Amino acid sequence: MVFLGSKMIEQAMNPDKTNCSCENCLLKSLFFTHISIDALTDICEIKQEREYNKGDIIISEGDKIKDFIYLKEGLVKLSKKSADGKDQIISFSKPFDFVSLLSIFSSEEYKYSVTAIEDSVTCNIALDIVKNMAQNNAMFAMNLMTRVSEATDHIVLDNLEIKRKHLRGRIAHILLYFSDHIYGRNEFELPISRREIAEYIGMTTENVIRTLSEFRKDKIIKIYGKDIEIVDLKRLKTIREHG
Amino acid sequence: MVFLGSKMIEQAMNPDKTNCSCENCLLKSLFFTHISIDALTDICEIKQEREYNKGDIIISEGDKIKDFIYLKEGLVKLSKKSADGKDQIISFSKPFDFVSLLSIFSSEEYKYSVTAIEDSVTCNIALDIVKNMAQNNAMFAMNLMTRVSEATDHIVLDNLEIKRKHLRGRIAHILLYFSDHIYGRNEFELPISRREIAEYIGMTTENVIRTLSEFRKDKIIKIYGKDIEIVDLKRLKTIREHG
DNA sequence: CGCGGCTTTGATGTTCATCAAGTAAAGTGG
DNA sequence: CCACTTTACTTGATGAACATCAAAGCCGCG
Repeated sequence: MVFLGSKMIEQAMNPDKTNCSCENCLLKSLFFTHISIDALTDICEIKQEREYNKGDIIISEGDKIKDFIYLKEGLVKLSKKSADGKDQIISFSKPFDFVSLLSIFSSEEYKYSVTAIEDSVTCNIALDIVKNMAQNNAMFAMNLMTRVSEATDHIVLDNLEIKRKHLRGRIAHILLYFSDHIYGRNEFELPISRREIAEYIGMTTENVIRTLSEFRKDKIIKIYGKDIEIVDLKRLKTIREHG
Repeated sequence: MVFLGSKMIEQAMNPDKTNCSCENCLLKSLFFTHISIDALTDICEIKQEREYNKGDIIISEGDKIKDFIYLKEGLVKLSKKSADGKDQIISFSKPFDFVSLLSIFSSEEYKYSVTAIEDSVTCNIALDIVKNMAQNNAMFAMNLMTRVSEATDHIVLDNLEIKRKHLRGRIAHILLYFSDHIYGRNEFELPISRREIAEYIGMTTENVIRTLSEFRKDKIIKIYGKDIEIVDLKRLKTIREHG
């Protein structure tokens, strides 16, 4: 079933529902392939979109899991408060990565918090409905499983990468992560504070700052507050690999 | 549908198949709840059991994923070779935790290696068959998803715990992990080498040894080669929490 | 019996956290 | 809008935590 073809069929069959905003949502590529047209239009009416400003908390650790939440626009961080009260950042997610995926099939409550680090929009669907869909539509369930698996794979692999590096390598890693994976360009505004970088790579804020300053002195990057420009990409990549 | 009830029905309907070893396999509690009796007996004939000695490699990083592999007996480690050729241990799995779960729905090849650290037995079923079952039986797929989600949750949470601790806390963590979670008693034979502990907690072999020696001198543990006895449980737990 | 891998301890230097102190930026209440 | 408070950022100095290097004993195995 080809994507474009499906859309054309749907439009032909439901001409009066083509203005449902789900039509243009990229989420559709996940759902639609194995969901009937009627089911999709149902979802379209049930789903709720929510807007968050940078800094807003989307999910708090311990919240009951009621909705299946998908990130439509923006950028978020997953974090957890450790026993001694300090925050640890687990990962960052952009659209197409799921948000409420860890835990949702294994727990009643969220084990992590999710916070918008850029203005974001989520699409929320009652979890019961999604679970029902999964129970009645195995292809949909398989798709979901693949997504969950991909997302957690990334988290595990990324953590391993960070674990084996020293301070400088970790800083290079996160700079290149934002540059390559999130923004796709050499200069960008860091969406997080120095402290949050520290919480992610497991070092202190002071040493994050010191290392950024070193990179600046060594003319590897330029820093204007939160704005970062990678000047010497090659060297930064060398540092990422070999400290 | 109650477990015992199902079994009785099955025995009544298929009296000639009751000696299939799957009858007594704990794997059944996962499959059987939502799998028809005929399907179960089919699986019973298709599945392959494989035995491994301590040290044997069960899965090599990069292997094509052909089978769905479940750990029936024993203990294994998941590990990955980093870019600089060093091994990093991701987690340990005992029966009821899946083995081939990470990656199997998101990749063609294993991204991790799996090695027996105690004599182990796996139950292997062709992945195609399991995927077919998942596609045709959404409840089964949901069950699978829950298991995958639980297992990866543990890995992520455990890694966070380790990350926030210092050397002594990490050693205490892994000793208590084996004591509480794996063996359920205060004295046990360490199934892994000092180097492997280092590969798991992300420190050097020498410092692992030094810390174990310190714990011995402080009369927190007793060491006879690979045999460990936890003498001062309370203090070890304090070290785990507060370094 | 000799080789390689695992274990152990000590000495040394590097990396990193902590403490301290100050500046800049951003939010808050009158 | 300004004084005030808080939070983020920055740098330096110091000591603690950890890696590295070196050397030697131990054990299993071909």
